[in-house]
Amino acid sequence: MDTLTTFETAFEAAGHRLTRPRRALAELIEARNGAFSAADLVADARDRRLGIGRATIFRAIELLEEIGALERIDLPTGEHAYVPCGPTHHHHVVCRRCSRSVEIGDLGLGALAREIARKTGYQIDEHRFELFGLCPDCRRAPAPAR
Amino acid sequence: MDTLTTFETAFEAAGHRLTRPRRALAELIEARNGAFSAADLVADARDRRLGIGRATIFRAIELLEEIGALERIDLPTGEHAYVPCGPTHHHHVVCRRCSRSVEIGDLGLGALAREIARKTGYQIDEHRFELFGLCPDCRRAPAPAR
DNA sequence: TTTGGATCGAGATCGAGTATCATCACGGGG
DNA sequence: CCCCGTGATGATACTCGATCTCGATCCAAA
Repeated sequence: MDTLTTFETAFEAAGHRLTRPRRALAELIEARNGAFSAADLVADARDRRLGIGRATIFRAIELLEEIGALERIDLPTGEHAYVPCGPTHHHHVVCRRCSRSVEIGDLGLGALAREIARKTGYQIDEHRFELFGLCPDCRRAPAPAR
Repeated sequence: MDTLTTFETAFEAAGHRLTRPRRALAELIEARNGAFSAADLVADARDRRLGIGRATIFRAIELLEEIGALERIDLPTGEHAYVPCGPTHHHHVVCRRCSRSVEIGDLGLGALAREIARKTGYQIDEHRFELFGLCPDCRRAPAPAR
């Protein structure tokens, strides 16, 4: 076990091969340290001439999402992004400038959902709660960073 | 004032022309009575041979969204949909089968967002809270309707 | 009724995401 | 340590939602 990253471990633990492209992608995601889009990874891979095919990137993302190492969120702009995350139920706060994200716990939303189910008569199967704003660092730095 | 629908009124109130295509689209949306996608409207318009261009439909949706008569939500599948809604802050419960949707009030989420802001140090500008499940009617009818 | 500017429709274009398929390489078994 | 089967890869084509362009058209104010 020579220092596998979280994502490399995730691939192995789920019984998938740890290939060169997957290692590289794990590194790219790790380096981003926050929310990113598929297009971001495609661009990163191209910039670093990693020779990774477009399809491979989408497949890796899909896989990590199934495993539970990534979760798709929908930016206010309508774009799809992905955030690294743990397996327990939680929600995300995403910085709209640098995309850094923080996980927060359930915070009683499950109970709230049940309450809403009771009031509306709907059977609630799923809910999403996402927050967007500026992270502490970006609040301090008024100039656009990235 | 000869019985303008909610959406027709919305166009006028915002200082936009009430054209034939817009009237027709207002009617289509009204008829849907729930969440719908742009593709749904395109299909509806085509089926009824209304001769409305694709671009016009997207422009009308965009406009109604700006006005606040529609709100975009993101289905669990990743698709974009739109729900008719009022101007006050609220959230939606959407039926995953028939797309009928119900608005629910703020329910203390604003306070929760402030609490999260305090804990994380993020400045929260925006949040989304969406619920998905089965509406009372679809719960009763096990057979797929649409 | 005239007229300017908002709006429209058709088609080109863009871009995210998926499908296909021949080739490749990971890694367990020998 | 090498072999080999199967999962994985990547080039390409393709699908489909959404946007852009632009000349024609329509609405509504005067």
